[in-house]
Amino acid sequence: MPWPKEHKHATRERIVKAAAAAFRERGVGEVGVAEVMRRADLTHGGFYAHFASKDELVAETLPHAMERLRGGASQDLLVTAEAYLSAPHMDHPEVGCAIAALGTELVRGSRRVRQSLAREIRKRLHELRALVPSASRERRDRQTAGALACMVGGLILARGLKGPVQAKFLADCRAFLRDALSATEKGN
Amino acid sequence: MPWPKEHKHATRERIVKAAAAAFRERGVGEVGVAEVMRRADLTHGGFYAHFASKDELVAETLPHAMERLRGGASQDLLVTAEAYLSAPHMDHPEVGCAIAALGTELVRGSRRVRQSLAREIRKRLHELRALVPSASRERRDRQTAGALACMVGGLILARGLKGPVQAKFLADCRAFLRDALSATEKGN
DNA sequence: TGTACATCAGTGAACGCGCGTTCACTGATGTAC
DNA sequence: TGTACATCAGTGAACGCGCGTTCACTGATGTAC
Repeated sequence: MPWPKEHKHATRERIVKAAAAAFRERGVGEVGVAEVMRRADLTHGGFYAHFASKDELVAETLPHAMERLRGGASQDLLVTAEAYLSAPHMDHPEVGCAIAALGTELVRGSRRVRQSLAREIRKRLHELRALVPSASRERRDRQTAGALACMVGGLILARGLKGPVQAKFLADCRAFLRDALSATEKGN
Repeated sequence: MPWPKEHKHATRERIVKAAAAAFRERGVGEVGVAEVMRRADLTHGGFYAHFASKDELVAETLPHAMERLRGGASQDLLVTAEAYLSAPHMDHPEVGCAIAALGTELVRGSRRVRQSLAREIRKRLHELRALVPSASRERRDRQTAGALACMVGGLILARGLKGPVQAKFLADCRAFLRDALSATEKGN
């Protein structure tokens, strides 16, 4: 084997990393293979030595783009949600949650992309579920689903607003979750 | 004026209507001017007699695509949210909320598109706010923002899932909102 | 009432461009001797 | 230790295609007389 055995794998990871940032920043449809390769300091012809298609890259990029969300691994759901619904996350989609950056595009993607998306959503739900303090199974499911929905929707909506209302809206979403997640358990 | 004075306006509306469905169904980037015009029973060359650019069409389509959301005009926020977070809405983006269908694409659109988007979000917040039962200004803001975030995020995430978990996730989001919106007012 | 006309909504072919993908090649590398 | 070689990661030009946009035109229409 004429090349260091890890060389190709490292290059492939460089492409995925470049794609993860580029896609989240400008959208899957708006970013071409050529731009991804340019960002990875490669020429675009070499792309197909690593991936069978752009589609395969998108599907593979998704897990990478979800790996470490801003705020890192908190032990508390509310703390995690508040880091998610923050101005830095709103202003920097390129290092943030891929679902909030690309969700509505990915939903319409190929079978492969949609499979990857579904897996990532389930994984994220599972992670958040572990942060919900002990309660009935039903209540944990609700809190997890509701919190993630509020996080993703809140960030997308905040990015769609302009000026001071952006920060106000984010703060309202955080306050809503603070109330909702700390509310004492109720009937049924 | 050789043509009925309302004729051109009617044609323009037909184009907007066709675009509203096509964009929500398959995405702004994936649907070309030619397809929109075909859906409106016109040839694509005629498009520019009505719009200066595809971009202008997108911006104009947004308000139309938000006009009447499924469930119609309810008097209750929870009822509205439950109609929004429903299987029919999930399965039929082409007649549903444009933000849930196109949100992450629109956020990266032109100035004109983003202005239109921001206006529609503020309008939607204003509509929902009127449904929140009397409470402190702060609490109304929170409930409105949190509910809309949960609705939009919940629908996008549900569409990203597959099989039985879709319906379960939607039900969890509805239950979460039921709890959160009916919770008694608490300190600060 | 009938006809010639001006208007302009809509047609359809064409344009340049950037996309995803292919492929013949180059040249840096580790190995064999 | 030094050199010839096989490998294959990466290069760069080319491809067909569909996009948004343009434009010379056609032909249905209401008006003037």
